[in-house]
Amino acid sequence: MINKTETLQRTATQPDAQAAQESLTSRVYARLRADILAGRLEPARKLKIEDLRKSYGAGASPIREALSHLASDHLVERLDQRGFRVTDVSGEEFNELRKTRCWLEERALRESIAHGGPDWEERVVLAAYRLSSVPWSKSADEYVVNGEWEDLHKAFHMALISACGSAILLRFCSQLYDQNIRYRVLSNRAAYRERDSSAEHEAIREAALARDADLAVERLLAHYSRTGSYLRDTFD
Amino acid sequence: MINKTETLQRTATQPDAQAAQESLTSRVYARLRADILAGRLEPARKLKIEDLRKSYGAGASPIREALSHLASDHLVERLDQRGFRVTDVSGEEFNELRKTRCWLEERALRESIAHGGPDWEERVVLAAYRLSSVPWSKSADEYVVNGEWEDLHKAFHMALISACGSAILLRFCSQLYDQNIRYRVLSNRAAYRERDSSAEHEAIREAALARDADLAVERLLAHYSRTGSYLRDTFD
DNA sequence: ACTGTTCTGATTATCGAATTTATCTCGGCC
DNA sequence: GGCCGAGATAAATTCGATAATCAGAACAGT
Repeated sequence: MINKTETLQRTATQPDAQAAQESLTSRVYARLRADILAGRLEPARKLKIEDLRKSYGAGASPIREALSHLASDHLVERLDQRGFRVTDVSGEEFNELRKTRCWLEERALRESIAHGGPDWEERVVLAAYRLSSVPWSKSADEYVVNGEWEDLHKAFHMALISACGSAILLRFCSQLYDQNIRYRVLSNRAAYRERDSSAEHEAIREAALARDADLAVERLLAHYSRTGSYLRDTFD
Repeated sequence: MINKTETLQRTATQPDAQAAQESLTSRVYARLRADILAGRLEPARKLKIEDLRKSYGAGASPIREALSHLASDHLVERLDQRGFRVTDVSGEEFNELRKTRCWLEERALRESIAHGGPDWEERVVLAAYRLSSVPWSKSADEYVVNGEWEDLHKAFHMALISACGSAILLRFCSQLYDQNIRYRVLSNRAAYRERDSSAEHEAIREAALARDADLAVERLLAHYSRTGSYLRDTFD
């Protein structure tokens, strides 16, 4: 159901061969989602159906349905009978998000470490390797979002908890991960140069594969909390 | 947001006064949801837009949007370009659901007990009292779903965890609670007479208000697990 | 000058029809 | 006899237009 966030290079009027398979709604959904996560549609922005129709080259129904889908991901909000807007960001929202993610991912990681088999270990190793071989930022001088790294980063964190034994919990974690992306991008702007994220990932991977649940959880939660400390300035 | 299932007899051109406030989409959503939870739309049933249009008296767009919303609640599934169906029930699905609910609600309950103030205590007391004053089943001889009890039961369980400090976690718990309703109704058919649910609720309430987190969690999880034991027969 | 009201332009929510896509049926072929 | 593909049917998806609704401006009354 959830398809990977692809780069979405496209003229809306001339759909390419493979995209023709999936519905227009899901293409619009994917593009809107990518635009929101990358900040091209900034927080709190009003999303007028008519405007979106023009920019995405679709009728009202697919647009509306895609927005509806995004609303259940909490990336957009619906306002009674006044349409949609991009969900706003705030310090409170971020704190709640971080806290909840820590609760859920701690449980998921402990379960994975307890029950994960060789296949889980291999998924973690592979995801970690892939992540390590791609640069964090597209530019060396300042932080510029790298879509490929983003995908691999999510894949790594999902691999860590993939053996938790509950697809439902994985879905929640995935959803919260996505909600967090916008905050992390903000944080990275401040944290660039100061933070060594690949070392953090390596430490988490090591503890998880050593089956040291307490240490792995400690490192994972610290990894998440660190983002918060860099964000504190942004919202003050 | 969720309103009772009203009969909705009206020509679309002349809506009655109070229903005019909310959108047609949300009314269709509420009715579909109620029909699924009550089993009037049975698991795995194909939901044809055309049929729904006739029975719910709405155009394709509101129907589709309501179904889309239900899909993110996991009460219906979308099949690529082959429409929607009611999500099927199965033993595996139930077990995963129960496991995940226990994980999430344990955390939520512990947080509530740790941080809940007098307002939380009052909400719990009130919800427990209301629940205790309504019969479980509409009939004394056999189990017949009582909508009022259902609402109060959910309200009680949500009140217990309402001070957990995360609206996000509450949303997840609420969603899982709803997903579980269909299973619980099945279980109650088997469990009727054997089970004393009000005593179980009383025990949970007591432990929670006494701030004994371990005991409260133990009782809550046992409460959830008991449903499962009654269900085992159903899926074998 | 202030509050409440009506009008107006803009925007959303909804509909019914047209289009695209899947499913089913039947006949020909191996 | 079973398999494959073409045509017919049913269904989902999408579109363009219409009706309902909202926010803001101009206006009138106290």
